[in-house]
Amino acid sequence: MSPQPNKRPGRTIRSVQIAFNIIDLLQEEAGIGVTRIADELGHSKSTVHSHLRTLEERRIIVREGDGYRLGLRFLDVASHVRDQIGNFDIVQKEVDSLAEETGEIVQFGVEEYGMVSYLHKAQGEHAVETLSRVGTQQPMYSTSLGKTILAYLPPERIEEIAAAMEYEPKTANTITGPEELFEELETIREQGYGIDDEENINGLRCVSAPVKNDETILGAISITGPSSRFTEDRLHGELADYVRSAANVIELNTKFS
Amino acid sequence: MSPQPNKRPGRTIRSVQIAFNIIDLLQEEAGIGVTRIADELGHSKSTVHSHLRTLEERRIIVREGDGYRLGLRFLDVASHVRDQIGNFDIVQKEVDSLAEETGEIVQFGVEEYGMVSYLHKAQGEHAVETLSRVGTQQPMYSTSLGKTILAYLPPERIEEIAAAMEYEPKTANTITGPEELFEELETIREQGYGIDDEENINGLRCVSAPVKNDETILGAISITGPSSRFTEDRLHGELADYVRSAANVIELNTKFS
DNA sequence: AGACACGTTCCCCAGGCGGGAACAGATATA
DNA sequence: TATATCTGTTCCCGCCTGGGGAACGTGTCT
Repeated sequence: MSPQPNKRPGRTIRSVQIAFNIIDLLQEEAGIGVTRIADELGHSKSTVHSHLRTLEERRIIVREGDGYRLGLRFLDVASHVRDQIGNFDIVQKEVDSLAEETGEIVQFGVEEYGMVSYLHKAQGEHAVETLSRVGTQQPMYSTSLGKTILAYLPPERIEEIAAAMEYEPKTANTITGPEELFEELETIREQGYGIDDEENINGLRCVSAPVKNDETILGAISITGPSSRFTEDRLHGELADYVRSAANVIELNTKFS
Repeated sequence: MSPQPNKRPGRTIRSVQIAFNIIDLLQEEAGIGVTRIADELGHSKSTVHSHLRTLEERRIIVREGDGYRLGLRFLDVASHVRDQIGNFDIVQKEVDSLAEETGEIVQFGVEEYGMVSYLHKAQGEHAVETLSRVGTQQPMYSTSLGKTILAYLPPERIEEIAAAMEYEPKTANTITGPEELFEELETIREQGYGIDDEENINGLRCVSAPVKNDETILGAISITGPSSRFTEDRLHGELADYVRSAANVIELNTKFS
């Protein structure tokens, strides 16, 4: 885990931290029990036990066999979260249809905590398999979604996020510093879409278009595919057009809601 | 909320309870702030403040405007939960294709805490709109998914769940007591599928088939539609066949994993 | 300028919570 | 069958944490 410069001060509650440590652990590895959790987190069994009881009563976790796993309540929470983000149905519909039309991977992402989170993803029929899943967090400097969203955030927020970034080179093409990033953002604003030319994963290219409501950016929609199919020409041509028009449809539908 | 007879004893941790009360509240209503939350939960502002700080540091919640909402991390958690349940991709694929084939609503549900949770849902093109969403919990006695799953649970678990049930009549056809329920379960076991004849919502009928792994039930798959299209004959005929063969495909694919 | 929201900070002190150890079952090993 | 060694559970103690009240800072209305 990277250091977190955005740590605001103020008191934080230990028991709650422990509870979420347990949840995090169960997210990584389901089916473990009291002893194992206690060892892993460095707490006494009795402590962990009380916590598990609490979480179980809350239906956050479920006993299964001889161990615990996270409960299905999280699915419900997740669907509420999506709804709260606004117009998820339209986003979903547009992403799905673009994926079907093009046969590639289409994703919609929003910014949170200085990273991109994927809200929805659809795979067309000859889409490449990638590891990214809905909900995953990715850095903003190495993805077209991230750069595109960043380009349209308010200047002070761009500064803030850029300052907290650690430029880790994922491939030979990854952006490695702020100057380069700011130039790229400028380009994106000029052409109205963003490109990822194997900057995050070797062999993969993406184009993204911003989705705005008035002047505030809501997120971005992207299409991803292998460099073999995604030539320079297609990227800047028809593929860019695809995402821009999809973004437009979403914008039009969200504007009046 | 119904009373919870399954309350195991044991110590439970107050601060964690408070934290989840806050999360629950934010799930219901996003965008509220410290004061409002404090009022709603009957805590002091300072208490709520510390909790919000903790949750924010954990990225469970996010500041937005002047209020908080649940964070996108929940999407990630939800996708982990689905994976942990086992073979979600196969379930998803089968549900989607059945929905496309029939044009109706297809759902997959599993039992948790004596209720049915929807793991996945797909709407065909002329599907009726229903309120149920992924993650929602429904009672077991009034839904075909619920009854079907219940029918194949171990006897002692059936007893346990049935004992904790409160039979609330949703429509004129809702099952109203244990005897009636047990008879119905017997019928389901005999015919190998379960029917909901407007027992949960007026005008809607469903058929469900169980998905088992060896002798343990994993969940059930159902198809839902308006009574006008879902006649007695179709329900027990082609529609039952549809869900049973879909259930079979899932069973075959999960068996060897 | 005043009044009233809001979020934040400070401090206090009771009681909640973490930990150690003892206890209870279940499974394994001989 | 007895012994050992895993589990999960319960009990109790004492520290310190977390909840509450009140003061404070700030912005937004009259």
